[in-house]
Amino acid sequence: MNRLKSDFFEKPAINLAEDLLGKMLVRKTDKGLIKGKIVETEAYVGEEDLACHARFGRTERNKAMYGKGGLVYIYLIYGMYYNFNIVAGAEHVPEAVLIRALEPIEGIKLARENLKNYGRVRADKDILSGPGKLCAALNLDKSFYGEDIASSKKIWLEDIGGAKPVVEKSKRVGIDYADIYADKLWRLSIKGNKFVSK
DNA sequence: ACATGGATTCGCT
DNA sequence: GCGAATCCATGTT
Repeated sequence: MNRLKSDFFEKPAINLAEDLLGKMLVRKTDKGLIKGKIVETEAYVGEEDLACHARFGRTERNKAMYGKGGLVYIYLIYGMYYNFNIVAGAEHVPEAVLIRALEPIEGIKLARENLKNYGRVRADKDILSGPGKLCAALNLDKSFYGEDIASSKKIWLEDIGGAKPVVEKSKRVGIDYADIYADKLWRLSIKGNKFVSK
């Protein structure tokens, strides 16, 4: 396997968000492996980005974002969903990439089990599409906060090669309050991929 | 301590 | 396309 190491994450969030498209996210649970290809991401770009959780500076909640590239920044939203982010850039630079959707590759049955008490899921394409669902399906929670994805035994990324995907850019979701930053095209997806959310 | 509101999702129209 | 569900962590909204 060709695992991504720390240096891969030491770049601005916008570049990382693009480079992560087409990479394989691997989650090792005690019941087996779940693999999915990243097809949709969003970049959150530091304290001046009014949609970024770092917009009020460093707090207890967002401190992982100030860590080195490759750390996991996970948080609870709407009191019921987790959102999974990978920290980008150098230490002290609060940038991160939200993983919004995966194309299921392996461990689909296991992912469905994890979603059992979640809501109704119909097709395979609905299992990992959407940041909240994706976390539930991969069994990701607060215990992954600050985990280093470059060295963790429970979650990591692999470069599976292949052609560089065609990237589609659009506005980020659910951040209308972010003024001019609400219009930035910092949501990236693989053009035409069925597994992109929404 | 406590009010506030959110990087969502599903189901109904 | 819209509204409700739902509840924890945050704290210049």
